[in-house]
Amino acid sequence: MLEIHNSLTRRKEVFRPIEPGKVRMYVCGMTVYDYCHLGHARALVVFDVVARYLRHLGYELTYVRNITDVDDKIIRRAHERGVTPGELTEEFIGAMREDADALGVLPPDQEPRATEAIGPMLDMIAVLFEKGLAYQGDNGDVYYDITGFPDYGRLSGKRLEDLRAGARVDVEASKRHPGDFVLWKRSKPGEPSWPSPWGEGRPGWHIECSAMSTTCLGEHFDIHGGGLDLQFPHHENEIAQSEGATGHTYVNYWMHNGHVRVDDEKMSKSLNNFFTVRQILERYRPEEVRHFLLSSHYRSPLNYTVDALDNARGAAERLYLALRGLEPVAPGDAGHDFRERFSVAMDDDFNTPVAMAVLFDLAREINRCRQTEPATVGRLAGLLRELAGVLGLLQTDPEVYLQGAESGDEAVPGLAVERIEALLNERQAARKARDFARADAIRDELQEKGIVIEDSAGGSSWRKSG
RNA sequence: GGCUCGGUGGCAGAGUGGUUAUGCAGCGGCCUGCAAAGCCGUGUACGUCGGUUCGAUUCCGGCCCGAGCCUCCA
Repeated sequence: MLEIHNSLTRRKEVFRPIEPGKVRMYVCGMTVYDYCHLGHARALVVFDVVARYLRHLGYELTYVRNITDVDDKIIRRAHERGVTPGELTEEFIGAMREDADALGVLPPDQEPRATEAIGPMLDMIAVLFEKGLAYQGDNGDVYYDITGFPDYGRLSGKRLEDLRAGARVDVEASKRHPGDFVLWKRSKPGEPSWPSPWGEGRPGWHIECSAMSTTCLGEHFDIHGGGLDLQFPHHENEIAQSEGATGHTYVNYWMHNGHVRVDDEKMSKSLNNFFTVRQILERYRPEEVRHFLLSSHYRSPLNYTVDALDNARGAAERLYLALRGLEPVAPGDAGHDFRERFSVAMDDDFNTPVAMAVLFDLAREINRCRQTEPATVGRLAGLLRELAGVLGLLQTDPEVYLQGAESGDEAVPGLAVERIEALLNERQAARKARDFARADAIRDELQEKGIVIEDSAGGSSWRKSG
């Protein structure tokens, strides 16, 4: 029985979809004006695992993740670079897809762009005017009147009085309440704009998600996700807009993933302490990054350190070593207790650290059974691959993963796979002739180049050292 | 200042009112020509001070420390 921590109630709740067997989930994607950093990667991977597990449970899932492709920062960045906003967003949408692919993140079912949903946004703003929840300020911008929505602050646990106390000094004079937010922004000359009853302009950020989610999933859907930093004000404002417009519940379960930290501070653009996915993938393999991202619970903060990534490297290697040389087959009921433990962990608000612990226990069981129970070991291997697949792990051929190269490639710079195989053969011959000095010399030589040799009853194998 | 969430063994990171997390690192053993991998065994861990309890790391309260949100942010 799946339980999800709901940010709205701040409690773990049994998951009950609106329509039996079907789940509709919306996750806030990126504003595309730069490369993804590790924080974005976490959100991507976390909700990828949520999606995979919901499907694993047999739900028919519709997963929507939007793209914000009109925004102040996009306009500014495009201007700096001397390109159009469209050219800029096209570039970074491509980069985001490359990063997501690299990390094994499956594409969402729908990926709406803000600029393609202007109509529904205008419709919703018009409804908000009808309901008396929107007004146009002296500067021409259209605002949402949060005092007209009694539930405002429920998601984030904030009260209007608190907001006023903490509001910034330079409150826009056109706003009636400092917490009011823009629904429609008057455009300046040269900026992207669309016609509207309130003048040429562009949408506020929050109305984008209300409109896109409703267009794709309807006025009421199951799960809405995003980074913890979006809880307030973004998601709070989405609720105000959508429920203000429809008069009924917008979302049943709100999920927020914790931040990635660097030196115990949030990784962010403004602190300039971020590492892009690209930078990290220069040093670590995608699956290692995934191990790292799933090694702590999705709601906890996750500290980025070299040690943590190195740790993930060892963890990934251990699982692949357990699978090495085996023929995974359909598990049947083999290892059903591992399957059960895995489900219990994932049912508990997607507890991936525990789920991964089950994977390691299963790996140990496989290693134990290799000699004693050859009949079941293939089925256990199949089970390990299947369960790991729910986390998006262990889907590469073990030999390919461990060697990091296929025939024809260079395993490490200047050392072709074929050359390694030849040296391995030579060493085998030397060992057979009990010329251990020669055998060890070859092993040392390869070791120096980052290739580890392992002897077993069946012969020798090689892999790249971590 | 307001609201929220944390402080677990060398590191990372789960969890629990009394009993093994797990990974990496360490130590001892087995295996091995020697290694590696693997297996077995192994570590006075739960911020601090009180309270509740037969018993608390786990529940409650104070304190100390850290983080997040209150402004664009995954």
